[in-house]
Amino acid sequence: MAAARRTAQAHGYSGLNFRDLAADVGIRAPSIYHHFPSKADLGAAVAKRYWEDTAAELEAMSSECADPLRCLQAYPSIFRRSLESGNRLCLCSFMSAEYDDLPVEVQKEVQAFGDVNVAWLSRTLVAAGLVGREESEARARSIFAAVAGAQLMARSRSDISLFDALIDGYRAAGLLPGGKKASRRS
Amino acid sequence: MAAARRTAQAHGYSGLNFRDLAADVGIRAPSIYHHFPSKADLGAAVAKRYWEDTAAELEAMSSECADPLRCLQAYPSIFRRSLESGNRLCLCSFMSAEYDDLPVEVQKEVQAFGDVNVAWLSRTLVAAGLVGREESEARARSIFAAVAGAQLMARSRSDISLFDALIDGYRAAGLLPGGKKASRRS
DNA sequence: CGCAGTCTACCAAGTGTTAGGTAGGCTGCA
DNA sequence: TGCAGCCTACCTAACACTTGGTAGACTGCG
Repeated sequence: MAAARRTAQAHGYSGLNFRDLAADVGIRAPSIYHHFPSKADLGAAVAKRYWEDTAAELEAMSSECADPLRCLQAYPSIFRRSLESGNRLCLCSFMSAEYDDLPVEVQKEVQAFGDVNVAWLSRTLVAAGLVGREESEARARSIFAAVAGAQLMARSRSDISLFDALIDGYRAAGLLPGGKKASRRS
Repeated sequence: MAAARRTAQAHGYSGLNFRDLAADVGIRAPSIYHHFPSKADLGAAVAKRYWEDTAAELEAMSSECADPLRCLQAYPSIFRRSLESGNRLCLCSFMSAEYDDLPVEVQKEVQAFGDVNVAWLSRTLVAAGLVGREESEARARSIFAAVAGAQLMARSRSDISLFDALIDGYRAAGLLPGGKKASRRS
């Protein structure tokens, strides 16, 4: 299933296929049907596990460093890690692109990923005292979308430093907290 | 070829297929080979035409309204239009997701689209006096990525008003020029 | 036994692509 | 004028291959 996730992050839901996936795991394609009744179920399971893991990671981040501002500054690193690991995309960004061709059960999980991220960001923005409760969700959505966009662009150039630059740009513009010095020079 | 563009904006390069495409145009699949030697060439041609059209549209925008600030405020509308027209994505955002599976000739055109957008944004930002020449390209890239991300998110909810909200969020945060009143309250 | 997990052997659809042929239009020469 | 030669645009038929999915049999463990 980790194999499925990796493939999906690189080639999307449509890039998932039973033969290759089975080979990765060391079994034959039809055996997969013992674990998932259909490709749609497999996809949904992968996507669900993905946002669950992300949610756990975000939660860990929140409890590890007490300062919510630090958490926010670290947030893009989650997306950065995908790029580091074979120039992969956030699974759900990819699936957002494929959205129209996705089975409904997969679509649901994709949306859940967004919800998880926005909820965490929103909470953390408020905790950091950066925005009021009223505007926090809107701001959270903007941040989420912007970071996803940065990941997409960086991937199409296979250039992680471009991702960093884009994030710096967001900080310089004030969308993300933190960067003042890093933005101007170098 | 316009049909190919529409399909690619909804289903990506991998979603393009000769049979359906031919049917749309009213001919048979193999006849396409009279016009394009391969799927890769077709894809490249579609992508190239896409960024050329976009470049022309941007140029028209620049000359139509003399005020570069207005141009910048209108910029997201280009991406909005794709969503309006059948919840479609910017062709090149989609292809950025598929990047690893794209033939090189198509990859080049995808990058060219980004270059065109960033160049225009950069130029216009400077003309509007919003940033210095040194930082303009970085800011342009950030804007481009953020708007693309907003489009992606809005699509996955089939909700154009979410796109508008995200753009508003960018304005409120200071990434895009324009919104002051809309940002603070409500 | 019964069942979980895997296998081999298929299948129907759908993919990009090739081969070979036809219809009609233009050009230039006798 | 007539006709050869070449052109573009399209056709049908088939290719080799990949896709998700099914049927039915085997194995080993409780």
